[in-house]
Amino acid sequence: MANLQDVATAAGVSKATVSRYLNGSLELPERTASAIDAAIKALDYTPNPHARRLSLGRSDTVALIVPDIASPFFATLVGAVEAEASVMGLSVALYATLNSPERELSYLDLVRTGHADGLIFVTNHPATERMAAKLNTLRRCVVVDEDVPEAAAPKLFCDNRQGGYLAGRHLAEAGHRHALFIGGVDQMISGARRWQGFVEGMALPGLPPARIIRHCGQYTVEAGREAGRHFLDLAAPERPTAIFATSDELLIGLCEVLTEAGLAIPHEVSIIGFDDVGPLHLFAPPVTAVRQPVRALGQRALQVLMRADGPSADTAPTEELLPVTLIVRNSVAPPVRAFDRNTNSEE
Amino acid sequence: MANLQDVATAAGVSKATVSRYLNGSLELPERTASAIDAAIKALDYTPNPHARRLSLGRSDTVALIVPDIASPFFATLVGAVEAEASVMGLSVALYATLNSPERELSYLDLVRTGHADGLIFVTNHPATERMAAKLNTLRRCVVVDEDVPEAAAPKLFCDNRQGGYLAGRHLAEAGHRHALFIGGVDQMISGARRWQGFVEGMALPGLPPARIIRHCGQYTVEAGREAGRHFLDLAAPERPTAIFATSDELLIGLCEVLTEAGLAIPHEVSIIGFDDVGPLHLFAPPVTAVRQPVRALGQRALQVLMRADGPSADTAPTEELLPVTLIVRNSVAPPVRAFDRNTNSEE
DNA sequence: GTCAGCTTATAAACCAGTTTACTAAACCGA
DNA sequence: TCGGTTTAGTAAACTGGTTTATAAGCTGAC
Repeated sequence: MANLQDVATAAGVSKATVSRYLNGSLELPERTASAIDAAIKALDYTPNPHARRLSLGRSDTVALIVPDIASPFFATLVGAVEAEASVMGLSVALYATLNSPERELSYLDLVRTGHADGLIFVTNHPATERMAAKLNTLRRCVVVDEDVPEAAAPKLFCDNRQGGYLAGRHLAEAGHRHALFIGGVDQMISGARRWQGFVEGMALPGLPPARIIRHCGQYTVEAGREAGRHFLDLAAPERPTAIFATSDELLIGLCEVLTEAGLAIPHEVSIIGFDDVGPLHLFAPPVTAVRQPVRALGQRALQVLMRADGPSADTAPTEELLPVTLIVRNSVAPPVRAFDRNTNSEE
Repeated sequence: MANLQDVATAAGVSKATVSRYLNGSLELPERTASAIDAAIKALDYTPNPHARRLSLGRSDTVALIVPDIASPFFATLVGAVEAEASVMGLSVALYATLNSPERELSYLDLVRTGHADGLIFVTNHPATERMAAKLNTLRRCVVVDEDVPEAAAPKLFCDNRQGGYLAGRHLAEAGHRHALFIGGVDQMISGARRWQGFVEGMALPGLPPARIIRHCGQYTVEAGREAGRHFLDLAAPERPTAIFATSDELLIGLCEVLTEAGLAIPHEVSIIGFDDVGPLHLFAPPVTAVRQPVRALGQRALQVLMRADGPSADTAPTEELLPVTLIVRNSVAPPVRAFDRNTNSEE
């Protein structure tokens, strides 16, 4: 493969001339320029990117660490990041941690030593101090979707609390006072804020207090199934009239067991979801859900990443919230039983 | 940031010694080794990957070009590739062509000049000679899922023909003699082979000839909707009793319009899908489909890529097929109308 | 005592670019 | 024709590793 020296020799000039000409830091008269162009074409020269990166000290690559690529939510996020990276002329190096904290740490090392120009970090379990410490050694980094409390990097989330609120209000407006909240890991920010918003939304003024069962696990299909079975175990007065599944995966698992048990949705139980990335409109029935702005999240993440000149140690980490929307479909109906008057809030 | 020279100085040895010690090409007595270890720890040294790559001439990175990351099929594929790459100690650089041939070519250039150690290439439209030519300049490459006929690289597909056959036979066994085949772009290998297999499967010995309408477009939700509308436009004798949607996207679009039109599945029309990556078991009703071994495809792709020492110019490109399976659910039933005796095959 | 052979290294070339500081030649005006 | 300013370019240092060929010092055998 031809290198810069070969081109220079062929064009009868020096390496420096060719390099500077190609990078636009040198104006050259027509004759010389075309000689270089001809040499490049003749030798089919392309600059060696490794040499370029070594010399420039950057790689025009951003690393993206996500829990799982195959999940529709993260897949959409990854797609949005890649699209924006493409616009900015960057490549994306992709790493999936598959729910393993060790992988998270080792990938973090890999990124640190791999010298990507920046990192977009998405975790799905409570952050450790080690993780935050490693994140804080990176010059450019942005934390997305779930928080890493000790990290100094800018943070970007969807408006989880507002999402929870919209779901709660929607159920309350339909007349529900007794709900099951199926959450993710409860120490994590998304779950905590969705819960908080949900409680607020269910507590519309003038209504009797709500009674909400909180069931926490992970954002997985299996956790959804488990919550569904838990729901089925509850007998009539204990059984909520509505369920808020706070992720597509939870919703899928939930629907699976409810459908299997022959429960009619929304007649026997109302259901509302969160994420709305999968084809919820094709479920039986189409499922009402709070939609996350997943693509916007990915796009914005890259913008924030490349805007910031590393974490400015003096100021607090910025936190940006992207708005969510309620997509009303067919899975919420008024409860059949009248309000249960002797209720308590929050289990 | 500390470099090799700093470590060498701190340990009182030369660069070469440290480098060879770290790479295991030099045995060192306990004293020297621990001096180096101490220096590395004290300086928090990590090798500069750009320098390493320049020197070694490889990047331990493979490029993966796919049409679209957010689509569940490709998302799963990407996830499988990343998982296998992680096992092999490689990074994955991800590029989405978003159905644009120009992007395909420009990403191909980027990979060529970006010196990934190899490329896994997945296209979703008929290949041009330019594309094949560019592919053939790469030392390591494997073509996955859809063919690039002129490419010399090893090729890896699922057994599309067998998949089509399984779908056809399943419908035939249920008594269907009149079907709608919804395909992708018809010049492409997946569509062509699924069609071929489907025709064979529908033509079980002893049965009257089948009548199959072939509707080609793209593997998109919108194409599925369009095919669905086309189906609804057909009046009773012209209307097939079963539909084979040859991708999850097509199936989703199809189900959307059929459901909207109030058609009962499988009572008024039977449906069978292909891919089975999405939550088809939650659709109304759960949809029978041919399942692609998507994860195996991704995993195997990387194995084939890293096994081969570039395309061996003498032999023909190898083609490997991965087996598919039929997942029977609830969307296929015998047709209500009796066999239509005066039929023709293939429109 | 000296030569072979082992242990323990090292100097210097090499990968292929970028960039800084500098110069030779041409030109231009007085 | 002298000095100053452009024009057109270059030599060499620099990025930070890897690797090859070589050498210094020591031990043991003859």
